[in-house]
Amino acid sequence: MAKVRSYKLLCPIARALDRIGDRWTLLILRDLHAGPARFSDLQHGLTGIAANLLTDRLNKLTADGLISKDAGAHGTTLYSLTEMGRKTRGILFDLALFGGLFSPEAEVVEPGNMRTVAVTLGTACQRAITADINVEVQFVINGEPFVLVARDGRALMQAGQATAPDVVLEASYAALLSVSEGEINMAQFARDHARIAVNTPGKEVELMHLMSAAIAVFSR
Amino acid sequence: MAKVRSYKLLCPIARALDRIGDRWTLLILRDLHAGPARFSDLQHGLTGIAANLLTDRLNKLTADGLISKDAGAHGTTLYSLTEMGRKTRGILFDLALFGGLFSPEAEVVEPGNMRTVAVTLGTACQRAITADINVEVQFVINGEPFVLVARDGRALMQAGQATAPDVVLEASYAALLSVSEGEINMAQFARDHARIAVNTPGKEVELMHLMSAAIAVFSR
DNA sequence: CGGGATCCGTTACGATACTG
DNA sequence: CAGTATCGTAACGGATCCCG
Repeated sequence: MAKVRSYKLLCPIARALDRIGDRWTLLILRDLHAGPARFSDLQHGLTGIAANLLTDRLNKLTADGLISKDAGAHGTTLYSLTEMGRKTRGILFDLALFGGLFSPEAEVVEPGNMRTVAVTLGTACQRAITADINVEVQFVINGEPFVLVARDGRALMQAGQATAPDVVLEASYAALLSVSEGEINMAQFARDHARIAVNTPGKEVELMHLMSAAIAVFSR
Repeated sequence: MAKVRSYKLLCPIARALDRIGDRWTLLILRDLHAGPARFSDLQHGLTGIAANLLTDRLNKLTADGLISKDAGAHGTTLYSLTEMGRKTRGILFDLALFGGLFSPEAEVVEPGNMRTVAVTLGTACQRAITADINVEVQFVINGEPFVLVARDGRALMQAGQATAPDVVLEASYAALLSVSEGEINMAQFARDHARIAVNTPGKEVELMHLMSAAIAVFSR
């Protein structure tokens, strides 16, 4: 593990940046907020970060107690956020709100996987949810599955297949960004940019309520 | 201006980091949240960042529309946040909350100036203030003056001298950090770690209420 | 094939010195 | 005071190779 370049200031902002301020570090945490991931999941999601850098960052994050390294299914290794690591969610969401204010540059490219939506859409739902919402949704974003569980006034979005989703919503990442950044509204999104299958009739209304409230979080 | 190592990803978090993710950039913004500053103010507050790096960062922040460069008093140059730049306050405050969770390492040093308190304490007051608070406070932190104006349900803390402060509170930066990170409580702080002069009797009570509420923001 | 380690050219950082 | 110029060093990025 490299890293000697630290601010070493008493200021709490500098102390935070000494942990998560390095290049790539916040994007690694971003992807891990979608749930445990393997080395190569992360490498793809970060559009080809150099392997040695990913190794360095994972080691440093582990040493600082923000992530943990566990044994996965078939002899694989899984990286997960610790409780301390999960506390970065608010920072990442604020960054997403801020970054959404800038129009994308010319040469930007979509990330190698869609795990970023778990932080942006998931956190927005978490902040917008009310106690009367109870719905389990299977999202499919650019072909990748995510499951949103919203109940008891709490919402969590993770990568993976739902077991018994009330609603299945399929859309592109670009369309999702358009609606979150206010370029199209929720009705347009649902009508023209998403494929929605309803397994539990009525639940699609709850989802639309939740998503509308979530979208409103972005513009306040 | 040096060329930038940019992620060029569509993800809004990456777009934010392309603007403010470089080393030193967030600390420069931190200091500017205390009000306009000269080149050398910033250089001192950042404990001796290399001058060429500070130049690079200021140029990039200007090009991205986060700060502006204006003529100051005696032929000096002043850097200030633009409206877009001020939107980073929430990010910086979240970083401060997160960084406060880690105990300082052995060799940490106090920053070269105290402008960091304008983000941490000022934002906490902003989030905690209620409509019944109306007080102007002269803070003196490690000998540096800051003025907090709290009225109409809003609070703003800036570097500089107050014109007619209701209360003057003098304390060390270390003591302020101790209370914000929960090591001592507000009563202990006021009694043992601060020198308080009251110009408008009764206003010190309002200040204590505001600060207690602000401190509570740190631990939720 | 997943999970790295090692090597090496390139780029940014950091310190010092110097200038308008 | 507000930068510019130079230069050694450390980190990044890409590629290749290794090992279970």
